[in-house]
Amino acid sequence: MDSTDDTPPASLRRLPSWLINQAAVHAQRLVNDRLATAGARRYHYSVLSALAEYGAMSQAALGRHCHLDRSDVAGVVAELTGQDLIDREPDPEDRRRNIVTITPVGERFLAELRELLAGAQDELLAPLGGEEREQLTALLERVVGHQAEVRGSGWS
Amino acid sequence: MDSTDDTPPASLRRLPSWLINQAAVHAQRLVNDRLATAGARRYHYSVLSALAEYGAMSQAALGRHCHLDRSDVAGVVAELTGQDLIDREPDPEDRRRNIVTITPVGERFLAELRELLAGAQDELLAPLGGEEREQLTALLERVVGHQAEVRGSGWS
DNA sequence: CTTTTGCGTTGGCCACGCCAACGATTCATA
DNA sequence: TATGAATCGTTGGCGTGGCCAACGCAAAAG
Repeated sequence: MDSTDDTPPASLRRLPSWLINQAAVHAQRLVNDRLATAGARRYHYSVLSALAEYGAMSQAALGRHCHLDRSDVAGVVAELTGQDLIDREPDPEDRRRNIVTITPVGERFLAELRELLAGAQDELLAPLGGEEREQLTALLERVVGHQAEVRGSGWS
Repeated sequence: MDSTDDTPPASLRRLPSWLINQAAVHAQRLVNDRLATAGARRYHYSVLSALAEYGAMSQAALGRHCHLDRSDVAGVVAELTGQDLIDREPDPEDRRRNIVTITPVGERFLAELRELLAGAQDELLAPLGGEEREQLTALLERVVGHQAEVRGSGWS
């Protein structure tokens, strides 16, 4: 075999949805590999960072912010609670809810994850210059924002 | 609840890997919904389009072109063969291989899928103008190309 | 001729994004 | 105030996607 017949057909190479998907595959691999060294996964970072940025909140709100399903949030919250990275206690003012709070340990852990993630971004976007990275994220932000707008019950 | 607390924290909203992933989620949904109306999935389009563009080839080569695992190619090829969209016969010159060929029916089917996909791209990239779409795909092409270069055994 | 490499196939794995259902609670409306 | 609707957390499950392992076979390399 020619050993270099691995160039995708133009029908894929120029198809935005395919490119986005391939990029996502690589992104996932890079991110997960690094997060795994700290025993974390992507969902863990999502909820920790949301808590750090917005403060304590219910699991449902957490899911809305991070675009996660309630059931998945429940799982992640359980895991993080087990490691004392967050606290979960029933809301006295609405006993349906759990109020989730990030602990000091959680904050430190989050900082660690942040560094790992920064490395992953760098490796992922290696071929792009600073300005191009900005362009890419700006474009993606608009795409994601629009989709969220279309099929979410809101979006800022 | 405020009913609009669904804006992601900046730590996610400005994280390229997260944006790429969200975009991929939406892209998948849009693409799959449409392909499903023709009874197809993404992999089916990939191998059909590769065959249409490069002509007959082995399953292994197919996998290399489309970035698919050999085992997944085997499955897709089996499905497509069952619908007479492709032909699969042993290579007389190397009896380890199967030579896969797209049939006329397959070509027509492919054209159908192409239209469905075009619609999906349009919906996905709705908020972007023509030039911005070009920018986005160009940037992604470089990212994907670089990753493939780094961890494939080749890339054109 | 033996070892290495490549091929196709089967079977399995795990993460991810979902959905369905349930009991419990709160809210809205009558 | 009573009653239906909506929200919350939890459990359990599902399908896909990307991948790996192993096997038997065939070809290439040594």
